[in-house]
Amino acid sequence: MAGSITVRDVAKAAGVSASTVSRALAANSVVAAETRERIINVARQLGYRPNHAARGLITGRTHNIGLVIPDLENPYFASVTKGVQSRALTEGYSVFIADSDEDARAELELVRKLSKQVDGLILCSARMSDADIASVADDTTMVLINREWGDLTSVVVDDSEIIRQALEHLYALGHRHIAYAGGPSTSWSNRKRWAGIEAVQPKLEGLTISPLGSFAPVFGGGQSAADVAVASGATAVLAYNDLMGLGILARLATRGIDVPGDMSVMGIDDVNVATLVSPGLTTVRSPLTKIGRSAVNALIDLIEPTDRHNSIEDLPVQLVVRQSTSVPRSR
Amino acid sequence: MAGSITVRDVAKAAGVSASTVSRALAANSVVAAETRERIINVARQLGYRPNHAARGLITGRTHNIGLVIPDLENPYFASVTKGVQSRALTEGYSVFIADSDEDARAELELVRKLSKQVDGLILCSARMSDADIASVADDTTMVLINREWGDLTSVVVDDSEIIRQALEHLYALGHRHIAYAGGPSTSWSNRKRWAGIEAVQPKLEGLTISPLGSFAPVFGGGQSAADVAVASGATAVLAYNDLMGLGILARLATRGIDVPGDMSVMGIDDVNVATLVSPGLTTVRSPLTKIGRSAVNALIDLIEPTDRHNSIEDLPVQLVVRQSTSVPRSR
DNA sequence: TTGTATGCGTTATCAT
DNA sequence: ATGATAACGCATACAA
Repeated sequence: MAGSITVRDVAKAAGVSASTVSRALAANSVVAAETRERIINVARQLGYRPNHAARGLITGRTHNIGLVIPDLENPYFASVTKGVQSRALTEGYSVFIADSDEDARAELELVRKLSKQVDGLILCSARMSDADIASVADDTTMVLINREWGDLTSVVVDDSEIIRQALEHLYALGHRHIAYAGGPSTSWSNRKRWAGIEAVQPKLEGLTISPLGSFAPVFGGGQSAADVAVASGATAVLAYNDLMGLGILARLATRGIDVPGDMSVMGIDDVNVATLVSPGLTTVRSPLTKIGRSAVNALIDLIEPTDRHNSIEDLPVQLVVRQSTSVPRSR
Repeated sequence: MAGSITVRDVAKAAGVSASTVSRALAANSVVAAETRERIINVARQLGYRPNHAARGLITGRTHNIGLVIPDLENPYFASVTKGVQSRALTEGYSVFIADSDEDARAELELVRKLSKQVDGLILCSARMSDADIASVADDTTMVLINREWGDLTSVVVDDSEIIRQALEHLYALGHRHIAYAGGPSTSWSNRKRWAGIEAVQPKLEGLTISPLGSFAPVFGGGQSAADVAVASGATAVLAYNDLMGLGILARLATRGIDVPGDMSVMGIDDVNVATLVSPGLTTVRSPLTKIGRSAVNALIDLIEPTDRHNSIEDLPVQLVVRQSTSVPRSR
């Protein structure tokens, strides 16, 4: 801040002009090898650090991206964020983070605020309406995670595949009555997952699905769902996500209901905390940090259209069997 | 990006000069009420958004701050980050986030990279050496969390108070032999906590403390520590942090050792996941998001010295008793 | 009260 | 290969 060394300082010290310094420090420009070396040395010696903001003013590229997420304390988003940050770094981008606290209005404000200081935006699990997305979409280059809209670039996991693996696992164990503890009805992912259930269920002979309703996609929501699941008479319950699954486990433990003996429990995502509990939560893993990295790749493809396009990475999901599921107890 | 409306566009549309627009949009400047209103309307209509970077170039203030943390997936740092982000937002600042992945060298690089695009930096649980901190300290205004160095502003919890509450809780339950599963020996907080133990132990008549050594401050570290704790013969074990505490719980469960019957277990911090397990982990709560908010307050006091100084907030720690501690089983 | 001119640090253009 | 100059979008000193 205080001791700001500028190109001019370097230029003066090296006995050249400012533009030569600029060129010497830009890798692809034409400068005599000897002068370049001298300039680089002087720059290092003076501790010169380019001012990104000033550079962005003229190049039109800030080398900053923004990430808007609903809740940093949710381990799902923390992992995605980690992936975004890590990939952005290696690509030479810094990342603004904005936590909307699950609030659609706040989200929109954050997007507007950030849009002017970044080259592009990543919206993760956007809570805002389609109309709002539309209104910001042509103003800003952006990539969506866990949501699709128009022809915007999206990074999504295959929800129907997740559901298929989950239900087939339980079905193979012998469960014929499975409860589904849904997430928020407004959630794009929840709708996709429910659609997946409706698609898979007919293919599994004699399988009954009991939708338990919509719950907050967090620990507390799972606690609520647990009682409804028990009342439904199902022998297994699939939760919208792992946090709900953990809530179900906790509530069942409190009620003295044995897992997996009396009830099998599955989550979705495989967030890091799913391994911390016992019994461990059986779940379907999504490549969380890879989702973040893919989103960055996609965004950079949009920002720098000259580069070769990274082929769209696939995002494999994978069943992870732990101790919370087993064959149903015969009665 | 594409449809960039500038002050000049607004000026032209409103029939005034660019500087008048600039003044009209700055709250404290002198402009005729009528013209101001007109300009503001035009600006809104055109969807004008000021370019922060350009403004920062001339004012010297970017209204951006940076946060450097060791690991976003660690719930402790996620909570602190949430606090930082939230407070920064209400103060009109955007925040750059940088995850060093626990690497001191990466951390230094991130600090250097960010320092030019922000008004100030918050370093959380800095892994870098004192010398490195010194080297960046006069280059950048910054605030430290969980670390003290020279006369830099620091936000720290009272580690000795944490230890006091933890040990007195176990002592009151009747434990006279307590094991301490330490964090990394290089960790500033770990040193403070150990110092706290050495200070408190003499005051508790007949209390023996067994230091178990240094472990990675995560789940796996706790798993390792558990076996050593059992071998030590202690009736209770205090972990450096909650993640280690959870690892200890899991390992003891695997070995069939009853908690709290055979062994009481305590963590430190009360990260969100501590409530997700059963038995619940007894711990000493730190106000994590408040730590983040306090750091932002302190940083802004440094950046805007004109404003009234926010009095230094105190950061109360508080024992949270759950099911992982109880009286030692008499033998 | 408003307009003109200048500069923030950098890169791009056009000379040389 | 290098230097002079202009321009990015904005805020401010100064003039009117």
